[in-house]
Amino acid sequence: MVSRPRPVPLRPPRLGQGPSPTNPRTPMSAHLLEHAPESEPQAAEAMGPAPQEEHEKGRDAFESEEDYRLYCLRHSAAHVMAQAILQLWPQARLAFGPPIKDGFYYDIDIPGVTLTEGDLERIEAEIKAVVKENQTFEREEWTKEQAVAWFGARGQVFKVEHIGRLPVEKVTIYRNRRKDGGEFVDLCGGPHVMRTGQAKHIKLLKLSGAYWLGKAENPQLQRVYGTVWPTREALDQHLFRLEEAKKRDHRKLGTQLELFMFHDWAPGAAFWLPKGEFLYDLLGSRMRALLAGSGYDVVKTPLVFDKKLFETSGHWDHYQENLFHFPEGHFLEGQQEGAGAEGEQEPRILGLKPMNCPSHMLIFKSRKRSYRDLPMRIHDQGVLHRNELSGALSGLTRVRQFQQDDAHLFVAEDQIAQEVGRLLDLIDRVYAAFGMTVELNLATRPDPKLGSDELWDRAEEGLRQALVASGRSFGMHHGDGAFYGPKIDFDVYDALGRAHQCATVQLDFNLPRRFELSYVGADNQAHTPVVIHRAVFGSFERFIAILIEHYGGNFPTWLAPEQVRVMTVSEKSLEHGAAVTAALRAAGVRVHFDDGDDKIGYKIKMCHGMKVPYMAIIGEDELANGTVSVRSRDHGDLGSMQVQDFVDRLVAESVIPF
RNA sequence: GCCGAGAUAGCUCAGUGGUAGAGCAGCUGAUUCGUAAUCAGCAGGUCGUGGGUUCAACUCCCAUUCUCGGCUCCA
Repeated sequence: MVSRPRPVPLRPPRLGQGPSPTNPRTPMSAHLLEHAPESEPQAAEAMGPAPQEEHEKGRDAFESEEDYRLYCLRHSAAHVMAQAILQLWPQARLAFGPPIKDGFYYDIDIPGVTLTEGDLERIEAEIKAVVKENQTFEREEWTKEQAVAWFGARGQVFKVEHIGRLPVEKVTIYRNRRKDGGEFVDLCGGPHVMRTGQAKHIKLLKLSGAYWLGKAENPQLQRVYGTVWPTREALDQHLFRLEEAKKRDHRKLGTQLELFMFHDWAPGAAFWLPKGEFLYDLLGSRMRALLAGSGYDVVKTPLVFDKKLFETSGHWDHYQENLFHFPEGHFLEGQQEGAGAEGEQEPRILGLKPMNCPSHMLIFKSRKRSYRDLPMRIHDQGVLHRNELSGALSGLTRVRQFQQDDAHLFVAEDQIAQEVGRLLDLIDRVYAAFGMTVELNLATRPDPKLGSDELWDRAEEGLRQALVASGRSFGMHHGDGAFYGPKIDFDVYDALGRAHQCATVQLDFNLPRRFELSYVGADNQAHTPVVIHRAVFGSFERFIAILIEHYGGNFPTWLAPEQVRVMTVSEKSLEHGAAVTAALRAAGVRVHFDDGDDKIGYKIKMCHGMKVPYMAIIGEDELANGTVSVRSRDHGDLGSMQVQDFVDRLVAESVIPF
C-alpha cells in the first residue's frame, strides 16, 4: 500500500548538488542585501529596509534571510495584484493570496466575470500603476468586530468568513493608500515589504480554478498566478528557467525522440515505443537483477482480483473511487436490466489491483512462516491501475496504468533499523548513478493513527536509528506519516533543481493485522511481522519522465536507446560503414546505420535532433585507414580513431552505473 | 469530477461564414557530397467526434471525447 509518490513543487537547487548544465540560479542574496547594483536604483529602495518586523510570521520561521525577504516580497506582490484587480473590477471578492515557491497567487471571485489571458495584461498594466505610486504598507490591528464590519460592508464575504475562524483577539490588516484618495485594505498576517514599489519586477503567469478552502463542495474561485523578484535580472532568469523547463518537457521530448505515445482510446495509459520501451526495460531488468542478488524474491502477481481481496486490505472502503472494478462476465449492451433477476446469484465483482501489497500479503500467508524466514523481501514490477480523475491525467507523470519497482519487506520489529539502513544505501547508490541528490525527512505519527504509542515509539526510533547510523543528515516531517506507520520521505533533486518524490520507505502496522499475518518466533510463539513498503524509482512511468527532463533528452551513453549512428559521406564508403556497424553491433552497442544519400551535414543535423550520443562518420579517408571519424553529441568533432578503440570506448561507456 | 483554455497533414503551426494552407517529415527522381538542412516533383486532412443554425460552417451554437493549466484526490 505504498502511497503514490507525487511531484512536489519546484524548490531552489542546493549547492553542490548533481549536474546542473543549465543551472540558472543567480545568488539571490546579493540582490537582497542592502547594496543593490547601481544600475538598479529601484532595487536599493526595494531591498534596503528590512521587511516590517511586527507580524505573526517572523524571521525565525525561515531558513535564511533571503527566503524571508522573498516571502515578504511575494506576499506583498499578491496585495498589489489584488489592489489592481479591485481597481478593474470593484465587485471582486478576495479569498486567499499567499506567497508560494517562486511567486504568489490570489484566489478571487468576480461575480459575472471570467478572467481570460488577455485580462492578465490589463491587470499587469494596473499593477504597474500601483507599483509606481510606491504606496506604503501600513500595518494596523483591529478587533475582529471592526474587521467583520469593515469587510462585511464591502461584500468581502470570504474575508469575513475567515475572520470568524481566526483564533485571535485582534486581527492585523495592511493598508495601502492611493494617490487618488482611495485605499486598499486587506486582512493579512503579514509580513510585508515597506512599499509597493518593491514589487516592480513582477509578471503574471497563468489563470486557473481553485476551490474556496480547497474543498470541491465550496464555490470555485479564479486563481491568478504571478511571479515577482527583487531585480529585473532575477525575473528574467526565472522566466528563462520556465522556458528551459518547457523545452525539456517530457511530453514534447517523448514525441520528438519517439519514446512513447498516447491515444484517445486509452486515456492515462502510455504506449511505449521501441526506444522508450528500451529505457523502461533497462531500468526494470537492472533493478530486478540488483534486488535478486541482494536477498529479494522476485515475483509476478495477478492483475485482476476478487473484490474480497480489497475488502480485506481496506482498499474497497477507503480507495474505491480510484479502483477499476466490474462484474465478472460479459457486458452485453441492453441486457443490464435483466441482471440480478430472482434466484440469480449476484455476479462476482472483480477489480484491477491498484497496488501490489495485498497480493504480497497472500504470498506471505500461503504457508507457515518462521522467524528464520525474516526478513522476507518480495519484489514485484506488476502492472497497476488507478482510476485517476480525468482532469488529473498529465503525460507520464499522472497516469492510470503504471508499474513500480515495488517491494514489501516482512520483518521482525527489531530488524527495522537494519533493513532501512540497507534501503538507504540502495537508494543512494541508484540516485548517484543519475547524478541526482536526495534529501531525507522522517515523517512521524499523524493524528489519528493506528496502533499504540509504544509501537510508534519503537518504529519511529527504528527509522531514526537507521538514519543516524547511515551518517546522512535528515529533517523531520512531524505528523506527516501515514496513519498506518511512519515513513521516510525522499526528495530527489533533478538538474533543474526541482524536487520530486520517487523513492519511498513506509512502515505498515495495518496490513499485517488485516491479513492476520504471523510467523513463529524463536520462542515458539506467533508474532505479527511489520511490513515495509519500499520503492526506489517509484513508478517507472514517472521516473522516466523525470529522467527525460533531468537530462533534457540527452541520455548518457549507458542509457541512450540509440548509442551510435554510423553515417556515410558518400556511397563509396558504404561497405566500410556496414563493417563498422557490424563491429559495434557484435560488441552489443546499440547502433543504427544511416546509409542514405543525404549530405553528411544533413545526417548530422538529423542525428542531433534524436540526441544520439555518438556519430561515426565514414568517408573515403576512414575507408582507406580502417578508422572512424567520431563526433560526440556533447563535445563535437573528436577526430578519427581506430574502429576497435571506438568499440572499446562504447563498451566501456555502456556499463550501467548502479 | 470542477473551473478555464485548446484540438486543422506524421510533427510544428497559419487560416473570423463563401471550394483547406506552409515548413519539416514521407514517397519518386536527380545528386555521391567531409562535420548542424542539396535540388525538383509527387502525395498527404470528413479541420477530434456527434448534433444544430445557415443558401453556405474549420469558422457560430449545443453535446461529447481527449489534451493542457490549475483545483481536488492519492486510506
